[in-house]
Formats: sequence, structure tokens, C-alpha cells
Amino acid sequence: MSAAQMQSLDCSDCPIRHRAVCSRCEADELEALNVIKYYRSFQAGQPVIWSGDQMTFVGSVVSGIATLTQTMEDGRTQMVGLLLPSDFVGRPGRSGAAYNVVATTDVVMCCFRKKPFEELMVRTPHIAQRLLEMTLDELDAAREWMLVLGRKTAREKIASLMSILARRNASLGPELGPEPGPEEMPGAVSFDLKLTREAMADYLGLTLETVSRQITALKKAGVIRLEGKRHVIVPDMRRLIEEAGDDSDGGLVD
Amino acid sequence: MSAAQMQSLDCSDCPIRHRAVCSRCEADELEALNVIKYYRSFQAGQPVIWSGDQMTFVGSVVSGIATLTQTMEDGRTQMVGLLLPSDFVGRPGRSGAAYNVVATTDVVMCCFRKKPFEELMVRTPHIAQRLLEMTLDELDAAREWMLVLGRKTAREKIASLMSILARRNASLGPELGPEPGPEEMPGAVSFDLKLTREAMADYLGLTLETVSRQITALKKAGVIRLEGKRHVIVPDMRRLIEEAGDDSDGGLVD
DNA sequence: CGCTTCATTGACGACGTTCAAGACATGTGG
DNA sequence: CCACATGTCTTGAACGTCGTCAATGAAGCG
Repeated sequence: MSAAQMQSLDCSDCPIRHRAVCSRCEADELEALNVIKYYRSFQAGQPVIWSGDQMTFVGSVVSGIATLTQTMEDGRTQMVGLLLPSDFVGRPGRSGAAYNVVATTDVVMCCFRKKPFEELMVRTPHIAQRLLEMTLDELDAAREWMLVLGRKTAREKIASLMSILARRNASLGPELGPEPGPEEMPGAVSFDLKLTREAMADYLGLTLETVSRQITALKKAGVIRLEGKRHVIVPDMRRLIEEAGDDSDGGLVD
Repeated sequence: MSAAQMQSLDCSDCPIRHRAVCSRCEADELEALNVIKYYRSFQAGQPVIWSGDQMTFVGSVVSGIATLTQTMEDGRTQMVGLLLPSDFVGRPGRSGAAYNVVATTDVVMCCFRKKPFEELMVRTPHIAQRLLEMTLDELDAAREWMLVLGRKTAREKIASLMSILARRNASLGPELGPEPGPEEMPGAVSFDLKLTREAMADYLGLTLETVSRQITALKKAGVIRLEGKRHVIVPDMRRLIEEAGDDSDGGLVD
């Protein structure tokens, strides 16, 4: 779906209607958002925002995947966020971007002009409440990630990433995830790996060579299977979670 | 200041009045908070909350330092948050704690009974707004930290930690930070290191031996000086920031 | 077909961990 | 006052994981 095609869509038909920052909004609130919103497309590989730039908008990822990265002067880079559909980009109350946002696949964003959005947020608790909830979720994810970065081995890191992607992919619902292939066991999970080895390395604080080696190792151990380079089949999620070093099943605390 | 001593204090005299979750509140809002609040002390080394436990309260650190940690079954632990005065503990809308919170020094907390606090938050945008702001700040800090964990060398990690502690210590204001000693240069920064080597290791994803070695190395290089084991003097902040691998001066993006 | 991009594999070495011993400070009991 | 235990920190030596450098392979595209 391109930005042009989206433009004609009503919010109530939006694929991320029930998960995005607007999910709590009533009809009149959606209408208020509608007047300050516009859609924008980004091609795979294109930057969405560059660290330090002025931000003229905030918004939601409607489709595609984008990455949030930080870079040191000498080029070392660390991914600090993985933006899937419904995730929010930008920080109200701050004018400059703190991170690089890059479209990893083709991306469509639902953008709100920043100033009007901030004003609207003050008047619309439903938006602020949802944004708080989403920010708290992101903070939890960031903290889980810190354990991965700080304490896990390369192999556990790869298993953790696979586990996260499998879970998030599943939670998008069958219509957004890939169809289960014919040869997959019931209970098996599979997903498309939409990141390059380098992007995975930046996610996990590894080199791309180590990523490649550990993927091969997990494949040889039968923890995952690959179809092509980018489609992953997990025959047994519990096994994968074990390899990730996570004790509990990773179910969310409530 | 003990919990008992705090109990008699009015919110307007509270040392964290202008930074905590209540900082935006008007007099009547403070009064509403006041009826659901109570103070509680924790001795150094004592747990405040254990991961998985039911949370009966949320609240602010009034004085002292606490740590937020995650632990794997085999004992590997990663610190995911360092709680200084005015920082908020607990997540509204969730009943179980996701992390271990441990008092590193003696700690006094201003606690709010969780249920009433959540109800109050719905009616009081000033609280929700401030909480959103604080959560966004924490998310930024977590992301900075991810770069440290994923991409920096042991030496850079230590320098980064020192740099963060020096900065946060300074921002607490002179009355909360230690007095500048007699022999310190103007422009020099100094602070008390209120973490053990092991806590620093858990913060940085290192072993305590590596922490010890790198501190010695920075000392020998003249980047820092030590008075005893726990008081750090930074003769030249720029030098320290260079060692941390941070290009810009670490000033906040606005 | 050559070119580019992405991924795999191997050899080697550095950095940080592991294991172990010892230093130093503080507190306790004989 | 000294002997001894305990907790924190430092230092050394050996090891291993992961990073670095380099060659090769596989897939897509003009």
C-alpha cells in the first residue's frame, strides 16, 4: 500500500487503527487528528529522519520496518529500536531528532505535523494515555534488550532475536504475518527475516561475521531451519527460548 | 532523613518537589496525592521489590540510590536502571513487578498506594503528563546505555559510567552533591561513587575484575583520580568524555 | 556477462573472562 | 591488643569467545 493509496482511506479502515497512538480515540478525536495528518512513503534503505535534524512531524509506522540507530564518530553503530507497524516515531516536546531512523523495507508512515499534534495532545487525554502506555512498553523492551546486550553470548543473542521476531510476528496476526508453509508442523512458527546480517549485528552488538556463524550453528543444531537466506522456520519454540537463555516462556508480566 | 522524619513534612518542603512525578501539580492536586502517600525507608542492601511480586505501591525515590536489575537463571545479572532521587518506581497499569529493585544506599521512598494512584492519574493530566515526560527521558537514557553495552570497549564503558555519574551528580545541585574538596581545580568535577565494583560491572555488562583493571588504567592515565576507593575526582571533563568515545559534549538534544 | 550487494567460511589475534592469590579495611571475640 | 573472619578491591596468568582481515560464494540486475 503506497502513501497515495492510503491518502483516500478513512482512519476506521486503517490497518493499525487498534494498536497505534490513536487506538483509544473516539470519532471526533480521530477527525481532529485527520486534519493534521498526511501519509508519506519511504523506499527501502532511505533515511526517514537523521539524528540532529529538526523534526517537523511525529507519526506512526503503517507498514514496513524501520530501524532506530545511534552511531559513534568512528562508525560503530548500535540499533536502539526496531519499528514495526503501529510503532510511534518522534518525541513530543523535543525539536531535534536524537537518533537515525532508516526504512529497512519500503515504509509508509502516518505523519502528524508536530506543533499541532502537541497542542492536540494537551487537549486529548486519550492520545496522551496511549502514548504513555506505548512508551512504557518500549522502555520494557529496551530493558530486556539491555540484558541481551550486556550478558548474553553470541549464540544466545541470535536465539533471543529470533525469539523476539517470531513472537512479534505472530502477534501481528495471521493476516500480516506470512502464511504457514505446507511443510510446517502444527505448532511450528515461521517468519520472514527482514533484516540483513549487518542490521542483526547492529541490533545485537556483534559483527556480521559472528551473526552468520551463529545462525549456521543454530541451523546445524536443528534449532532453526532456513528457506533461502531470509525465511526462518522454528520447529520448536521452547527449544529456541531455551537457547536464548530465557527461563520463563517470555510471557508478558501483567 | 528517615521515613519517620519525612512523614511530618509538607510536600512543598519535599527535596524532590520540583523534579518528581508530582512536579507539575497544583496545591489541590498535591493534597489529593498527599492522602494516598506514605513514606518508607529501606536499608542499604535491602530489596524494595522483587521481580514477579505483586506491587501494592508506586512511588518516588526521595533520597538514596536504588538499582533496577534483571537476572538470568544461572545468576548472570544486568542492571537496567539506576534510580536516583526523584526517579519513579513502578508501572501504572501492571500488577506484577518486572524487575528487582534493590536499595544500594539507605533509601527513603515516597509511596502511593497503587490503585488510588492510577485512579488519580486518570483525573489529573498534570501527573500523567509529567510521567510521560519522565518515561521518555528514561527511554532515552536506556537507549544511550544500549550503545554503551553493545559497542563500547571496557575502558570506554568505565569512562561512560563516570561521565554519567559526574553529570547526574552535578545536576542534583550543590546541596545534594558532595562539597568540592579543598584541593580541586576550578572546573574540576568530583563525586562519590556509591556503587560497588560489582554493581558497576552489572551496570556495564563486565566482570568486576575488568572494572577494577580499567579504573586502575584510567587512574594511571590521569583521566581520573581516586580518594579512597569511592571518591572520584575528574580533573578535566572533556578528557573523560573523549575517553568515553562520545563525540559531542553529551549535552541534551532539545 | 560483469558489477554490486549480501552472506559464508577460514585463520589469527586481541580483549575480556575465569580462576586464583593476596592486599586492605572493618568488625568481633578471646 | 591481637587473632581471625568478612567484605571489598586489586593483581596475575591462562584461556576462550568474538572481532579482524581476507577469500570465496550466491543472488539480483544492468
